[in-house]
Amino acid sequence: MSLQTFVDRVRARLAELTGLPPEEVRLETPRDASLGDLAFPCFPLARSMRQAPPKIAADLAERLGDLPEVEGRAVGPYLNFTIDRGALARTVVGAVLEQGEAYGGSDEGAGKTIVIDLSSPNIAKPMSVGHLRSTVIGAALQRIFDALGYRTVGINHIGDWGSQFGKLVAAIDRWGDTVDLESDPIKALLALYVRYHEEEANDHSLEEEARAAFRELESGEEGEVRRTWRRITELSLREFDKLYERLNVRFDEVRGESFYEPYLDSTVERIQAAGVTKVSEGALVVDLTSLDPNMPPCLLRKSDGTTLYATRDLAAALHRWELYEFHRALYVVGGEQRLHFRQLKGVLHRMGLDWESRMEHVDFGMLRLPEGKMSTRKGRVVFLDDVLDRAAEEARRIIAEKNPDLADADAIAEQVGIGAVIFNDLKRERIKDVEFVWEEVLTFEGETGPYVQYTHARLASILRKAAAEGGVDEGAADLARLADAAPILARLGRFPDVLRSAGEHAEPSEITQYLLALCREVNSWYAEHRVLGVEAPLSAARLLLIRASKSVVANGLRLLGLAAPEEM
RNA sequence: GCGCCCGUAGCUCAGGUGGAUAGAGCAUCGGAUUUCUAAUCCGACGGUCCCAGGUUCGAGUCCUGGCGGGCGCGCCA
Repeated sequence: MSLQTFVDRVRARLAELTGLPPEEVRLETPRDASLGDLAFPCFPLARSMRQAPPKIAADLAERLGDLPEVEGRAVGPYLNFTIDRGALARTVVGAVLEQGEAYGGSDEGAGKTIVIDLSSPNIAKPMSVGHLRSTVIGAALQRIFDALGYRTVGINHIGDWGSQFGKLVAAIDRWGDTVDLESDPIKALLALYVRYHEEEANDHSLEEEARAAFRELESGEEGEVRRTWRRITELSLREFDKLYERLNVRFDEVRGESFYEPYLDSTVERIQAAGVTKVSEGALVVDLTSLDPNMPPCLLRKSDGTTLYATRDLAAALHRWELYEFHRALYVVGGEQRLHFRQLKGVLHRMGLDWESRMEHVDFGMLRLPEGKMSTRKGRVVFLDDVLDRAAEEARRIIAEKNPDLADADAIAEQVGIGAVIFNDLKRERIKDVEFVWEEVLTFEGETGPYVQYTHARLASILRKAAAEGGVDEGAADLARLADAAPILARLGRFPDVLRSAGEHAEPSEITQYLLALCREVNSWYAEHRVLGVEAPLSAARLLLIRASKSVVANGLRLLGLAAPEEM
């Protein structure tokens, strides 16, 4: 039994009275909770019934008859319904506590696979805060779809291939002895890369060396170039893993672009066989103007014969379809690559592969610094591990100030600091551009991750205290007395809808926004009501409310990738 | 130039399939702690929903055209 039971009950009766098919009875939530739990606007009926909406609402209210546990009342042009407070509390608290960690989820995804392409950093470069977005959004989506019963495959499509590795190999060749590749490999590689770009301008022999190196890499030859490339990859992945561990992110597959290297020739052949390629200015391309006259062609092979990003992404898409026959394939990649994904889908479409419609570009806005777009090469960049370090440090400082006796203060500071960073990134609609402002990331008050974690810790604290005082007989709880918490109960009951919608839209911010609203209501209630030290039936009922609220807050935090500390 | 995305309070953002008085946080000002964590709560202040048309009983929401900002546009990824 869930909230939906009451909705269905109201809908069925209204369908009966109005003659509308049940699925066309539109029920909404009143703006003001005191008006009721459900609302039926009567405007659309005015034309066919040739009556004023308030009259229709009044008549319907009159003829409503007896609806178990639901009361209807006409208010102007609306027919509002209020669910009996005891029934609401029994239903919601029952479902939440019974299902525990599973509450909110469903089995809608049973038998379906969703492939998620996330994070995808480039090796040999430090991860900046810019990489946080894809990582954190993708990881949240994966957990959301897990909860909805899908089989999910999270793939980290590492950028470990392409002509820039020719440049890097050439740079190591020339100046590798001048840097320390062991102690801080990524910084050393970055220095080499920057130096390459500086000297390339004056010394054109560098360009040729880089091209030759990449050609050798693509040829598959097991030589010096490949050994160097492999070493770069290993050093980089080791550094990345430290960050992923802190962010609590794991992948089912880590497959760099290089993984698809053996598939490139057959991919190009397959596209050629489909008869959609042509040679243009020496390059092999797929023309896409038949799909959209404004769309530029997709390049498969450069005039020197090497492949491009798009070629490798096409190989990956074909490979993934063969492996998983996915229900959806999500690419959590910045919005600046919209054209690239339209082209990919366009090529597959022209090849007659209708499953391309299951591929979705989950695009997100760009992260920029107040000084402008980030640029690793220009040194205008904020590194991700610095952000995590400073956030944890700030959390530690606040704990020392507010809760100096806290056990495990360091571990909790890490949870809270990183929670602040992750939540901040998931807070707004993913399509919005974000300006990185230190002060905002390091704020733990208001609409922040720590605010939600703090709410959880306070609820946990009540439960601890109740247990310490000898426990409460929950069987004696009088749930009808939770009327003053009806908005919270209605909110808890809506969690499954929020989860479904967040999955459908691939939008984790629907969950952050939900949690903020829930915590606001819980904190407000908390300030005005006492759980312990009131009559037993009331106290027991409130304790159940606290347990249910804590459970849902914890579920939400877990889905987003945040810890839910019991104390902080 | 062409295409895509965004535009809501001083700032950062919410506003399911068009519906009731457009809501939060931050900032500013004023309050609340002998009792379950004040990383909290309560109140005040703050709005030409970018502009102009259109559709509709009804538009922040849908359509058209502007304006402003961002991103992208063949051998980078």
